[in-house]
Amino acid sequence: MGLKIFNTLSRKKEPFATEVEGQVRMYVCGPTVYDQAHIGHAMSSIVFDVIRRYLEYRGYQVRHVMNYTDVDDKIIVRARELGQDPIQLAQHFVEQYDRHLQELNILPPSVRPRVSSEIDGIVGMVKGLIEAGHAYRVNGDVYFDVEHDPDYGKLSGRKVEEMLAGARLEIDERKRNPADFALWKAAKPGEPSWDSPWGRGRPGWHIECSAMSRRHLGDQIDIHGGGNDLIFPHHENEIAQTESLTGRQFSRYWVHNGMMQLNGDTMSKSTGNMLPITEFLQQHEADVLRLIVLNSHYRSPLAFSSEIAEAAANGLERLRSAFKPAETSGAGEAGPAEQNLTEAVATTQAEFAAAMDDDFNTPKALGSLFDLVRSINLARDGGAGQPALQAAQQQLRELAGVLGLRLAAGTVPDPRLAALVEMLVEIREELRAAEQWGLADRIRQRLADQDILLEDGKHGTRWRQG
RNA sequence: GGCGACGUAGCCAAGUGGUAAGGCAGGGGUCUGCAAAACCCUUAUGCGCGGGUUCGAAUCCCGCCGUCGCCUCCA
Repeated sequence: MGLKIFNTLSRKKEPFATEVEGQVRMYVCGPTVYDQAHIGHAMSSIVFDVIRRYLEYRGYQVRHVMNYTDVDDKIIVRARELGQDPIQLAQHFVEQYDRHLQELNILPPSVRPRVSSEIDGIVGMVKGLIEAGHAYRVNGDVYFDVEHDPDYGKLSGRKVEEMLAGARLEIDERKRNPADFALWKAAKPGEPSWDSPWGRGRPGWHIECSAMSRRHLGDQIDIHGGGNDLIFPHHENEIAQTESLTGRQFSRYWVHNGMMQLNGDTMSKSTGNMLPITEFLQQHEADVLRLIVLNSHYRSPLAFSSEIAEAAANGLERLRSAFKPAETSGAGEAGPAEQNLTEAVATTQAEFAAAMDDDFNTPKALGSLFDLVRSINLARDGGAGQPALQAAQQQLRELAGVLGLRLAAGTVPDPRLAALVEMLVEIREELRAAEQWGLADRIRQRLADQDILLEDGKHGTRWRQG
């Protein structure tokens, strides 16, 4: 049983085979940095982080490139509105997104290239396309000639002729074909621009990813990813450019995540229908967003709501419930409780891998984790000892880690707070011993009001922050 | 108009021919001084609707209804 991945190119699940044995080269389209990122961007980054983590778990060495588009019409417009320098504005949001990656427990991509520092590679590629006859110059602009690419449309399933009929945008008379797209745009006054053989200008949107992918990963890569809104025209055009130039298949697998929706509509920076990552993280911990993403398949659309956030927060608590220590103080006897647990650990591992092997079926993989949680809690209640329990907990922690869940306690308690709570717990123990229930319950209630929850067990009282 | 998805319990969601995972919420119980937590039981004779194929369909085919995405910047 090997790993299978749904390839947008074939619209089928295909067995995963990399070009170079044991190595994965993965390029994922990152955000255009003209505004703060929303949880839809986070979803995409989380999805590909999980893919990367699982590939690494399976023993692949992964080189992961994620780009920042820091030269773009929208950035220029926004910068003008704010009276700022476009490159500096972009820099600000790049830094913010880098922080988000960290907060969301996303492994840092191996490389995070930006358009503004890759101009030479882009110019070189455009030059190559012109020389090979795939692109043509119109004044200071350069366009890709789709008629020169017999395969054009293979990713999105479109045909050049059909697109003409449905074309809603104004046709630029200077293009040979309305579907032709800009590789290089002549500079306008006040815009960032660079020298090129065609005069000063800046890259078109699609060429950057072709050039950066090629520079950092080579002519052929294993996985190219992004949101499914990028299939057309962005990824279609990337394929056209790269393959016209190299004569080789660009990416072996095209992987696209579904869109996150808010209020019944796709999140979009331009329409303002969005929930910024910053805002989400003010209300929830990062694992909550990750659990929301993991709970539905990455290719499906995901409708965000406060209800699912609450459900995910509660689900997280359940996962954490498995990490409570044994009820018995000794090593415990290898009774039926421990034996069942040992079996559960083995089946969980197998089920988890089988689910993930099937096009990263994270909802199913999560199911196996929840099953293990039940087994652990059951074994604890059944008197399993600490060593057996810890082995199972270790398994759970490892597999949750493959999904990027930290499962750490929500917040690290402040030592002074901990000392105070423990003092109150101690006093309350004495009150309980003296059957002073009224006072004991009052302490518990007042602490609960501060989100400090007391749980009286057989072997003393535990507390945690809610 | 063109292309493509999707519609599974109160909610989220897996399942693509063999008789409905998992989570959240709800109900009952065990434990507990009472709680909480944990555990046990419970909540879809049915998977948008109507036909068809099959020994057998949520899963395949046809039609209908509904929701959404892309076709234009978008993760």
